[in-house]
Amino acid sequence: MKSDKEEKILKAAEKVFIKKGFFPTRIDDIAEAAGVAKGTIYLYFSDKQSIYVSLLDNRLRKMIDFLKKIGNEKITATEKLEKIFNVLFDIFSDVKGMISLVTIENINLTTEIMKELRVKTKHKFSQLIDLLAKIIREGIKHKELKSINPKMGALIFLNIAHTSFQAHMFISGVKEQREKIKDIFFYGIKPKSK
Amino acid sequence: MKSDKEEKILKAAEKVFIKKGFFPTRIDDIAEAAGVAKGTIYLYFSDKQSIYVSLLDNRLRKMIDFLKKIGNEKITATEKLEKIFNVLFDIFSDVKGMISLVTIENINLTTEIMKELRVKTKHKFSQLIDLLAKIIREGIKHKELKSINPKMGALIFLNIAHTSFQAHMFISGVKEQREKIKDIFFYGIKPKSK
Amino acid sequence: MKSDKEEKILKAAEKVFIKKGFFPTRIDDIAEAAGVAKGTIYLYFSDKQSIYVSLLDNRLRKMIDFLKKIGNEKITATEKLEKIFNVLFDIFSDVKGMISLVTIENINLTTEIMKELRVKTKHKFSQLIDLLAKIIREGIKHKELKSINPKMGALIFLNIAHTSFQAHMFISGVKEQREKIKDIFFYGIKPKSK
Amino acid sequence: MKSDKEEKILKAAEKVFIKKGFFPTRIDDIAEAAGVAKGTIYLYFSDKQSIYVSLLDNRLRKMIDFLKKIGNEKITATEKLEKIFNVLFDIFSDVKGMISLVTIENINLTTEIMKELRVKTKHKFSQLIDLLAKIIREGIKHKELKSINPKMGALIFLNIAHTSFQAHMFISGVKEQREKIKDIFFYGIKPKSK
DNA sequence: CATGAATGAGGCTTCATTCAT
DNA sequence: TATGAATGAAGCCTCATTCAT
Repeated sequence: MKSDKEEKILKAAEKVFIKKGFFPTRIDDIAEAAGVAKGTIYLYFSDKQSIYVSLLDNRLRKMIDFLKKIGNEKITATEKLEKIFNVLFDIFSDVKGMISLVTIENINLTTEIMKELRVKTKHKFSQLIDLLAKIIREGIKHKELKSINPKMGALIFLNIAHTSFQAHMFISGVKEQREKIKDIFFYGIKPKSK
Repeated sequence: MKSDKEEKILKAAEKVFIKKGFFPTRIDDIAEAAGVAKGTIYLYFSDKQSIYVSLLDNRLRKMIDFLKKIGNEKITATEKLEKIFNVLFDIFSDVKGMISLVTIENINLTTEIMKELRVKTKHKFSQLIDLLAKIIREGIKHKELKSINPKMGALIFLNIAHTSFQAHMFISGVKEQREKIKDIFFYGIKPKSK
Repeated sequence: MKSDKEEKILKAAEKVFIKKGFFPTRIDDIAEAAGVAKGTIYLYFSDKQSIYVSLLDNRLRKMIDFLKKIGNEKITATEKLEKIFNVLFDIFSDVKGMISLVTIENINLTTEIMKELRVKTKHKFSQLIDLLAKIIREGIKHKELKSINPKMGALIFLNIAHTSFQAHMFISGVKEQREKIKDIFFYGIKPKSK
Repeated sequence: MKSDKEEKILKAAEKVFIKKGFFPTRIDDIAEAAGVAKGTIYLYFSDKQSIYVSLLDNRLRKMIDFLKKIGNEKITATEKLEKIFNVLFDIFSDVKGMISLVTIENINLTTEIMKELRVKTKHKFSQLIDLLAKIIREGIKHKELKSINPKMGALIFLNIAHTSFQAHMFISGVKEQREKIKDIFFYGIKPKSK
């Protein structure tokens, strides 16, 4: 049960972190964006990193909850993946930049540095992958999907959805391409052999 | 024709940047890794950022050269993509960490921050995407590939190849999965419908 | 309305700048002299140079105000010059070193270097010369003074007053010589011809 | 008997020191201006300061020699001062900037800092003042000049001549004013009382 | 003698964090 | 709780000086 202030700070921090990245973001930036004094931030967070971890944690938790919910629905694995893909794609293509905060890229960012962040985050990332993998495994079991390493499938799934984020830099009208992209995940880039 | 020292510094810098990331890397770290004095670095590079740009530039140039070479071969678009995928996949799964320096992630890292880096790099990134897109366009033309936005196709291609990098964190035996992953790009995760 | 701290820093900076000069003065020196932490200085000044500019500005403003006041008094140009000379002479011979911060020498110091300082200061220096020149022009008009270039007259006036500063290095009892020196400015070093 | 190289370095150093001042001048600047390698400079001078001292020394020696020569001529003190004034004035108004290297200002520059420079220079400065003072004393003795402290007279004399240097910043056509300025030294700024 | 690549001490400045109010 | 002035550790970069060639 977070206080209003804490929520306000997190919101502000997310905005700034997305815009500038972790290191270039100054506590002052966050304080200003949140409309609180710098000192106030330290009443709610022990340090800069913990704000970041907190944000990542929130997002991952939400995604995990979402995946759990979808995972439990009485629909086919394919339908589950479609639903998830749509949501991810829309988030990624809408929010721009947000991804740098939420997705797989963070694994990289945290390599070797910010042990705390990595430790605290790794577990949730794994959980997320596992939930996706579970759906894929289910799909494989029901012959809906090819037999592949489910985790690898999960990663590919995430990366393809994630593509929508980068696409903005090179292409216009990304959102409209959702179905086509999803189609590649499911059916490949090759046309159906007659 | 770079001097020995410059080469030595670049090598060292790459190692450190990959290990720690741009911001946490200290000039001292690079100097120490290169076995030179701090000041020496500034004989060859104007500042920390320019070392990074230089590295990125080198790698991108190599990738571009490679794509150009493949692009000119007298083989089908599909064969070109296969060759490229194999090489990228192997690089990504071998070198670990290296990717954080070379791939699409950098687009993200450089968003908003480090204008110079972005400017200097954006062009080469675009070129790289364009070369891939050209191959895809060619494939579409010859009905080898579905009709999709070629740049989007290029991005998806890169992201799938890139998956191999992240995969190490969650899966063992990534390298062995190359063909299966490539297969997903070409034919999708769905099994061939009867 | 400057804060206490800012005032304290300026006071300290003046002391150190006078003692050591601009370049050899370290921010640490100023911080120590002011009894604040190094970082604190940057809460009030953007950089070392701006402290210097600020000091110069203050002093020049005071001198300008003084010249304006005298300039408006209902007394002869000669009387104005006498008053001004007395004040300058006393300042210069009292405070020692202070001059290096305040007087014409700075024109020199700032030539070619530290554009910002020069730009910000040049205007006030000119203003000061102009105010003196105005008095001299007035004196010429009323036949109290010889017809000379008023600005040149102003400069000579300042330089002679300034002599008292250097004099300490070579002579004792400088202060007692004020009237004699002033006399040279007004009547020259030659004895009255019969 | 200085070598060519040494002479070349000194010439270059003088140019640069005058343009940029002591501290902002880099050894590289001097080397480049002299057309020699940086290391070469250290074959002839122990350090940056000693170049400066050497320059100052040269100039002062020349001035001293000149004053000695004039001092020994069989002419009145007044004539001697006129000759000296003319020479100084021309130097000062010609070379611009040079003064910062040669004249009284250096006393200031060396306050507290650069002990070596001060020590090595003080003596020559004194000698220079003494030679001028001697002429003034002589003038006083012969009733050509008012009875004032000869050293103070010497300083005033130098400062007035020096005015021509600063004047460039505020006035055009400085050189043409030599006689008028000299006149002020001899007869003051007040018109001859009827 | 001459070179200029290499060194590394030291300066300025930033910014996460603290703490008195 | 909230503030924001103050702190000072730490990083980037410069440049006088050295030294192997």
